[in-house]
Amino acid sequence: MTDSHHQEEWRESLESAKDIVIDSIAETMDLYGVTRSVGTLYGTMYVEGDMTLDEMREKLGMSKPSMSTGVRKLQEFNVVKKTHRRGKRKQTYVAEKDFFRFFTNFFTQQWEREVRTNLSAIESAREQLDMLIQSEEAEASIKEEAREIQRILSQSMKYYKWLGRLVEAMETGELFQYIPIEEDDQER
Amino acid sequence: MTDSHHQEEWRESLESAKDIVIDSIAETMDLYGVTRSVGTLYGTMYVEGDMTLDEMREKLGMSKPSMSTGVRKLQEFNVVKKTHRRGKRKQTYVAEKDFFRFFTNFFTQQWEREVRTNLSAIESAREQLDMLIQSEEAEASIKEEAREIQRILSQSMKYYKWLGRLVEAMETGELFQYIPIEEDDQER
DNA sequence: CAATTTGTTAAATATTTTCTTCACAGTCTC
DNA sequence: GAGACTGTGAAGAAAATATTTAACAAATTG
Repeated sequence: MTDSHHQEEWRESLESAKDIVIDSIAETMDLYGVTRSVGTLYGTMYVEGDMTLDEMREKLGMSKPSMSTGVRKLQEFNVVKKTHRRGKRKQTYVAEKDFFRFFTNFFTQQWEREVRTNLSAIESAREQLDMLIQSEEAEASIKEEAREIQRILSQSMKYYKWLGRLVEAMETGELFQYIPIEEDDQER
Repeated sequence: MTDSHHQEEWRESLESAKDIVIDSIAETMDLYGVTRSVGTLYGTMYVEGDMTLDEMREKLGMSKPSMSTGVRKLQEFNVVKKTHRRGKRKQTYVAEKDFFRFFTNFFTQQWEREVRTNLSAIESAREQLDMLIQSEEAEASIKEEAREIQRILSQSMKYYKWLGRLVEAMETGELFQYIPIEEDDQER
């Protein structure tokens, strides 16, 4: 076993290559408002395949509750799912490896929520403004400002409707007809 | 002035309508990884129009350095710009009111960065893995794992290229041909 | 059914981030 | 150019978030 030391080096080289990928994924997710350590967790699952909580804990050197909550967040974002290894008792989790699906799952979820939240806010605001505008007593200057807000809101409604359409186009895959996925130039 | 009290109430009603809108915008931006108070700042500028730092400070009841850094962040996201009121000394800032432009500016910037970061990470990782695979000494099992990572990476490259295309389609406005902006049903 | 093991909750702790106060540099005004 | 004002940087305080330890409930095994 004279070259066992060398093998260790190669192993390390492999791991460091993985880490480069993991870190850049984590940085991206950080950009998306996902905490860095949760991003690292996703990245790790992405390169390592399905894992149990204990494997994650060991790999990342963190506590198990951290892994548990981290995994839950990732599940909320629809980018990690439960699986099971046959015969095994421990629960395993698997990361979405297809970034196209990651993209659609993640943003669909986010944008749907945006649309819901804001449309309902606009509705409430409009009711209140309508009341104000129709009242006899309110001052003209206040009414005018209310009408101005109304105009802004009706502009923004266009946007939320459009965003809803975009989500739809992502869910149906329609978007990928418009902006197609290019195949690899060469096989590797 | 018997009904001055009533006017106050209408004024409050108007402000609370604004607040509903501001809060839902802030929540959305929170979703996007923008801090809640910065989101509130944007929302305020959105409904109030252009503002000076002091006006913001007063409106939000926060310190001026906070406003300063908040505005800077929003400028980094390309959703707020400097303006000036003619004759006035104080600098004013104006929020992007067109959500379509907000959307394109914000995500274009974010996704471009994602593509850059990850493509360069993939490049480094690939080099390292190539070395490993081509080496004489490295164990077969390690080489096999390296090749597996290579496969994953070349899959993900497709995605980043696609994302780059999407950004392009947003910048050129092409996307809005595929997913058109619907006009209002009725004028308000 | 007792004994282990797994995943999660709750409370305490640590860390990071945000915000404010204070200080200062650059600009405009007179 | 003195004085006043605007915007930003730095340091410290405050608040929010993330992480861990400890305890527990549910499930599985023998």
